[in-house]
Amino acid sequence: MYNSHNGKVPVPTLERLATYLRYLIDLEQSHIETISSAEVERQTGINAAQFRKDLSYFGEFGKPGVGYNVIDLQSRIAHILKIDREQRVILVGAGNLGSALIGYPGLKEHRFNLVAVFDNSASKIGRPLWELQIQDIATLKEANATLEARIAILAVPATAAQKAADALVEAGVTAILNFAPILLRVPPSVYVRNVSFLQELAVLSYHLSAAPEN
Amino acid sequence: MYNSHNGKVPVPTLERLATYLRYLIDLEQSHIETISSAEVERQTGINAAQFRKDLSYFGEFGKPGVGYNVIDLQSRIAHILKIDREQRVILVGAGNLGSALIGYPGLKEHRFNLVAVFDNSASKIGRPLWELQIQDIATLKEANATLEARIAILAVPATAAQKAADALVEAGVTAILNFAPILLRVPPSVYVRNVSFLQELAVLSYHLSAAPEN
DNA sequence: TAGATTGTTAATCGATTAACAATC
DNA sequence: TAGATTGTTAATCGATTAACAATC
Repeated sequence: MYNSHNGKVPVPTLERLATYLRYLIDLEQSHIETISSAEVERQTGINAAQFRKDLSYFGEFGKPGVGYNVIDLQSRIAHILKIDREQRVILVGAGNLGSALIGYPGLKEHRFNLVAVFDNSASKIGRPLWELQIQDIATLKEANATLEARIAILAVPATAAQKAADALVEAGVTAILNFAPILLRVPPSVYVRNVSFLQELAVLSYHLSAAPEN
Repeated sequence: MYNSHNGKVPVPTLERLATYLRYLIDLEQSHIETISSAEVERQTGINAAQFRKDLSYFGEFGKPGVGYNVIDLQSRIAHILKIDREQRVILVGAGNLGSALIGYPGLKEHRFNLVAVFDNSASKIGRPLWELQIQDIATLKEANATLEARIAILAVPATAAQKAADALVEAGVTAILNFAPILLRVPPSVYVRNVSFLQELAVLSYHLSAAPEN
């Protein structure tokens, strides 16, 4: 049904889809019923043709001469991204970053449900983290047999990341958001996205104009 | 001197440069003196020709038949990214995410020096956050007149982001790492990178294979 | 109908990768 | 010298954008 074209949707398209969705939610709350691709460009900075092309991978969404129905488009994008239903997520690594991510307010709104936190540190296991209790990473597979989360957030130090990833794969996780600055070796059936805070800062740093040499 | 070719370096090249740097630091600590582009590919997953091409934007770095000197390449990449010197960074938004970022251990190692934290919440201003004290965002311009930070991390709610960005620009910041899911309108001289946790999760979610419909 | 805006094709642009002469 | 590996050119691949016929 979706993506009738070929099968391969560019990743940048998927990223933009998430952006469109965010703006559509705002528009709905402003009781705006219809939007044109030109207006999307004004709001998101993404080229109008790009927007229409992105949608074209998945079907037809608008009416020529009219535009797109905000609520309809919103729900169809949510469906494409599979966030029109609850997605269970587990977190590995209960350090600063992990704790911050678990408290991220947008999570629930987007129906990502953080169902368990794991760590390998004896001093953390058993402690509460928000409304969850930190579990021993050794029990990950067992715990996920019932939880059946398919998405994991990996927020452990680089040295522990590969072992943790192996455990996640073993536990049936098929999508990993990796915050460790290391190449994870996983089976091809497992999808990994890497997020690197330092990489982002380095790119910013490069763009500083006049280099203050000291 | 650097980037003698044309002037425009692709952003993906800059991102990979940061990745290479990370691995080079590891290699140095393992007392490995020389590395070939083929070995870089094995370690980072980045194509060897890509690696050589990336470097070619900035000059010549290796010896044919030999490879690259780890320490030399490391310091030259650090110089290109301007992280061979201290970079002062200010944080706006002392919520969960901001607090986590400030505690990120790799920051100091990469010579990013977080010199001040600002927030607009009366309940937070004056409180300590790690070794810093949270300051009133109203004093940002004044404070940065002496700090002279050019890089800022923006970790406030979407509704507050544009105003905060305006204040940052006004205070002389020229590079912003934006965690708010909103298009910031800034002068062309200001470089913005957007990081969206939810966007990352949405792309992961899309790639889940058999959609568990309920 | 006239005006607006879509969906899609074709053109452009840019990034990745393969190939190889140059060189250590 | 022979073998290895670079730097760079050329070929490929993929993504963005402009243009426009189709359509509301």
